[in-house]
Amino acid sequence: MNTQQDIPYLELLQLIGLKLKRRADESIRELGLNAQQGKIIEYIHKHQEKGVIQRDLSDRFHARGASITSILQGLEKKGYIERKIPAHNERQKNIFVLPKGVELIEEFKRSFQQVEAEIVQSLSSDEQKLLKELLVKINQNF
Amino acid sequence: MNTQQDIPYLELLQLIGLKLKRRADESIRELGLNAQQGKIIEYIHKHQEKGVIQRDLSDRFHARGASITSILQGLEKKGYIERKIPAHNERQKNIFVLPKGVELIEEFKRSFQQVEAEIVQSLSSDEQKLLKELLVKINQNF
DNA sequence: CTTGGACTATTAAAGTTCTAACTATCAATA
DNA sequence: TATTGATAGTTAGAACTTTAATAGTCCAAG
Repeated sequence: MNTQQDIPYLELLQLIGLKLKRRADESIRELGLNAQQGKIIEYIHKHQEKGVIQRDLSDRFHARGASITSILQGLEKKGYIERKIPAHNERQKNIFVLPKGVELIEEFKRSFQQVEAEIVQSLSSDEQKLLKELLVKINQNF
Repeated sequence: MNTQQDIPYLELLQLIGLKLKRRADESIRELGLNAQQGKIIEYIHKHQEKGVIQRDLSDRFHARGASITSILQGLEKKGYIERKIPAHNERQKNIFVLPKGVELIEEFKRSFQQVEAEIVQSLSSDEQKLLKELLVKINQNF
């Protein structure tokens, strides 16, 4: 008995993360993108007024600079975003979502909320609140 | 205020999972392997008496069959494991850890325990217990 | 028995992310 | 203003995972 309780945090968190990734990827696959790409388009759109540069994405999504370059090149080639070098700083590239990308954002949100609900469906609302507090604490201090 | 509390579970779990993967990979990089490979060697060693087949690994680690084939081919080439077709079922391949792999297992365990401790360092022991209960519940029902 | 469906594993090709090395620009300071 | 260290992004190549198609084996129903 009690076997599941012996699975280390490392594995529990990774197993859940993996299942999550699959579920999220699947939920927007019909749009021709994966969850990471969807999340990135969402993020750019939300922050583009203030100016999003690739470095921001690298920090936010914990991906290497080279990975972000590659992802954005892909999204640019498919016509979802554009990158413009701002006048005041030629090192940077400001990123904007193009209409073809904006169209998809509501669909992303719906899909991700759906997955979100499924994750915690087996917890009471008190447990859900508690879980989020604990995860936030871990994420801040780790 | 309260901004972190608004991050969805989907992202919290994935961010934590990502950091975790980095930390674990780093902790055994000097051995020339990554965390996934380490976990797999550990798992094979623990269960090889009962007979581990590739399908088991695919289930346990939530990876596609093709990924497991590829990982095992790598570990076999490096001399950490061997695969033998059992007499009673020529479809399967039983997997065993070779001495060169067994040598590393204690080191893996030490490293993973270290990472494990770091994850939850900011939680009280009551909170740790609670967190594990909630994660197990999610992992079972999701 | 034998045949069809399920099961186990592999290959090839595509996609993703990483590391390492690099270019270019910015900004502080001496 | 010349130098130098930090910052932003790119490229090439390696490592890993995935999808889709395939081959071989097992087993149960007819």
